[in-house]
Amino acid sequence: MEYLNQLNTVQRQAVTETQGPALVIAGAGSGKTRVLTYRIAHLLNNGVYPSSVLSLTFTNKAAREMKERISEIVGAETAKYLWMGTFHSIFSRILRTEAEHIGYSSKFTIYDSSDSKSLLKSIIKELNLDEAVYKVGSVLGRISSAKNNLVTPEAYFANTALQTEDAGMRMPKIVDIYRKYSAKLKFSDAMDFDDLLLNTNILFRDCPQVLADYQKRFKYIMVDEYQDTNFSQYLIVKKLSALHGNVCVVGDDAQSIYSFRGAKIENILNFKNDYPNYQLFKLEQNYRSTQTIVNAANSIIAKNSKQIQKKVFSENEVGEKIKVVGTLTDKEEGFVVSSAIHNNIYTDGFDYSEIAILYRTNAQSRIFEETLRRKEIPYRLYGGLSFYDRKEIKDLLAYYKLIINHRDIEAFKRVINYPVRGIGKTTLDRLIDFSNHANVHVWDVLENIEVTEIGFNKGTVAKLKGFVDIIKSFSEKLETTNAYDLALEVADKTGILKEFFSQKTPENIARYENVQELLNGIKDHEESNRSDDMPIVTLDNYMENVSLLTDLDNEDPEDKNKVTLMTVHSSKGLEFKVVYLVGLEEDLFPSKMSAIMPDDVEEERRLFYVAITRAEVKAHISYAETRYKYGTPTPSRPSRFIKEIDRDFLDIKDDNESGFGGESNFSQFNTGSGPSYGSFKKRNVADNKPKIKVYNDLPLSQRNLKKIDNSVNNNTVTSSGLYNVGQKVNHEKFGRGIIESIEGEDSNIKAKIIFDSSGAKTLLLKFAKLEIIPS
DNA sequence: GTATAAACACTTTTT
DNA sequence: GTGTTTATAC
Repeated sequence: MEYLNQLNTVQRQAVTETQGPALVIAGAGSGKTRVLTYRIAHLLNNGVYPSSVLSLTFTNKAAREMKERISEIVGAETAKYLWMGTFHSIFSRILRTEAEHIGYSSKFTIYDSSDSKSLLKSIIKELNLDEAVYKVGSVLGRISSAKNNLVTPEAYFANTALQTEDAGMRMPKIVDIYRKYSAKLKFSDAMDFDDLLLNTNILFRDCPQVLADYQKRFKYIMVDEYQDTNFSQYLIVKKLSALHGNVCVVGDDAQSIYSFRGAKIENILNFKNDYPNYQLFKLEQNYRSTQTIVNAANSIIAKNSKQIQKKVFSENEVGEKIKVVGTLTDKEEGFVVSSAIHNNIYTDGFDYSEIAILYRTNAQSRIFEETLRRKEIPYRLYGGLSFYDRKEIKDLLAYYKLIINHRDIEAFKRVINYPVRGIGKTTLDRLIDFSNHANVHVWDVLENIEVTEIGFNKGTVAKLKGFVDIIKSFSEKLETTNAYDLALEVADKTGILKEFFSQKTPENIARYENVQELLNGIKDHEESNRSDDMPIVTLDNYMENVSLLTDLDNEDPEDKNKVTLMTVHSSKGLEFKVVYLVGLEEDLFPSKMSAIMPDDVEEERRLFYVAITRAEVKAHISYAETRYKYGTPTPSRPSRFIKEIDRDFLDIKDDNESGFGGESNFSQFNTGSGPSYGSFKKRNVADNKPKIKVYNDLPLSQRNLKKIDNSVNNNTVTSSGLYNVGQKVNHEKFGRGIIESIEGEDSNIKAKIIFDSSGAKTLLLKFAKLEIIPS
C-alpha cells in the first residue's frame, strides 16, 4: 500500500477508515481529490467490487480524471466497473434502465436549458400570459427550485405559500405554467436537468423494490463537493446509503457557491444530524498555495458568519504579496493584465497553461480576448457560448434527437424548416395548434397528414411528407448503423453541409469546422466504446449523455498550452500557478443581485475565496473605474472584498506609474472608514461625456493603444450631445433629413426625423447610423 | 414565405 | 456590445 505513505495523518485516516458515515472537511488545496482517489483505490485493494462503489462528482471532468488516477493504481480493468460520474449522468443512466417504472421510455430526450426555455416560452404564449411579466428566466428559476426541493406540480398546486410568493412577484399563474410544462415534457418523452434528479426520487419513492436493488448494489457511496448538493441530491444519497450506511461526503463549506441553483450549504453543516455516528476528518493543510495566498484567503472568509470551524494553513514559502491594480477603464485593465502575462512568460518563465484569468461574468471575457490576441498570447476560453450551444451544433443534434425520439417537440421545431424547405411559421403554428387541441403528437399528425382534416394545400402536404420520410429513413438505420456513419449521412442528406458551402464566408467555414469537430467527437465515442459485446456503437448510444456535456469535456490537445479564461464558478477545483482575478468592483463582484440579501453577499465572498485559492504562487487582483455595461460606460468602485483582505498580504499599485499623477488612489484602504472612495469622486466619470474625459486623461503612451475606442466614443457622445432639433443629417438608407424632435434618455434617445425622400421616421440614435450635415 | 434592417433585451454564476 | 424578436419590403 505504497500510496498511503504519500499522505499526512488525517488524510491517511480518511482513506483507511472506510466503514460507516464519514464527513471530510477539505480546505482549499488540502489534497481532497487525492484522498478521494486513494480511498476508492483502498477499497478496491481490499476486495470491494468496483461495481459496488458509487462516486458522485460535480463535473464529468472531475469524474474522468479521478477514474484515470484510480486506474493507475488498481488497473483499468478494475477501474472501468466503478460507478463514477455527476449526479446527472449517473442517474440518467439509471433512469434509462428503469424508465418504464415512471412512464418514460428508455430513449427519453434530455432537454438542456435552452430547450426548457423555448418550451416555457411556447406555454406562456399558449396561456395568453404577458411575456414581459412572465420572463422565461424567472419562470424557469421558480420551477427549477420547486423541482430541486421535490415539489411536484400537484404539490405546488396544493401549496398556498409558494403561490402567495408568486403572486407577490406578479406571477400568480406560475403553477399553471409548471403543470403544463411538466405535462408537455412527459408527453414529449423528455426530461430537463432537474427532472433527472426529481424523477430518480420519484422512482425510489414509488418503487421500493428498485430502490432496494440499488441500495444492495452500492455498498460504498462517495460524494464530492457535498456543499453544493441540493435537497433532491441530498435525498438520493440518503436513500441509497440507508442500507449499508457507508457514505463518505467530501466538501468545504467555505466553497459553497451554487445556492442560486438550489444547493444547500446546510447539507454539509447538518451532516452530523443525519448521521450521528459519523467520523469527522478535517484536512487543514494547504499544499497548493503560498502562505500569503492562504492567509489572505483566510482573512476574507473570516468575515462570513456561517461556517464550520477550521484552520487552513500552508507550510509552503511565504511568497509574494497579492498585487492589486486599479485602472481607469476596463480596456486598460485588459492591457495591464495582458502585459503582465507577457512578463510572466518572457521574464518569469511560466508556461501559458499555468496562467488563468478569472472573472465573475462571462461578458467580461471579450476584452481579454482582444488584448491577449493583440499581444499574440494564446488563450482558451471556457464557458460562455459553449461548443454545444452553437447554432450549427444544436441544429444537427436536434436532428439526431428527433430521429431517436419523434415526440421531441423542441427538436422538431428546430429542424422542421432548417435548412429552409418552405415550411414557414404559419404552417408550423397551425400544426402545433392542431396537435394541442387534438392532444396528439405533432409527429402523429404528420404521419397521417393526408387523412387529417387540417386543410393544408397540396404543396405544403408534399413538403411535410418529404420531411417525415427523410427522418423515418434515418430512424430505420439507427440500430444497424454505426454512429459516425449515420451522423454524417444526416448532415449530408438534410442539406446542412451544403448550407455551409453555399457561400464561403468566414462564418460558414467556422461552422463547417465545428460540425466536423462534432462528427469527430462522435467517431471518438464510437471507437472508445466499441467492444465484443457491442460491435456497433449506435447514434443513440452517443446521444444518451451528450446533453450533459460541457466545454470542459471537450478538451482539445491543441489547447494544452494556453492561458485559461473562465468564470470563477467554473474554476472550482482547478489550480494555476498565476491567477488574475479581474473586475473586482462593487455590483460586479459582489454581483449587483447579491446587494440586498446578506446571505447572498456571503456566497459572493465564498466565491471570492474560491477564486483566490486557485492561485499557487502569484495572485493578482484588478478593477476598473469605468466599465462598459451594455455598450455604455458605467462608473464603478473597487469591490469591498479588496478592503476585506488583510492589508499585510497586499501590494497595492495604483495607476500613477502609468502616468496619471496625483495622490494615491488608495487612501480608503489606509483610513478604512466607510465607503469614502474619495479619489474616485475627483475623477468622476458619471457625467454626460464620460469618455472624452477619460480619453483625455490618458497618458500619451496609452492614447495610441486606444484608437479602437475612438469610434465608439464619438458615437455615444454625439448621440447624447451633438444632435439638435433642426440639425440636418444623412442616413445611409433614408438619405437626407432634418431632425424634428428629440426625446428619451441615456441610450434610449429617439429622434423624429423628416426625410426628404421617405418622410417622417422615429429612430433610436444609438442604432441609426447618422451623419451630420454641417449647415 | 423569406430576407433584411430596425428595435429591443440583456448580464450572475451551470449540471 | 451581442443576440434575438419585430416590422417591412420583396
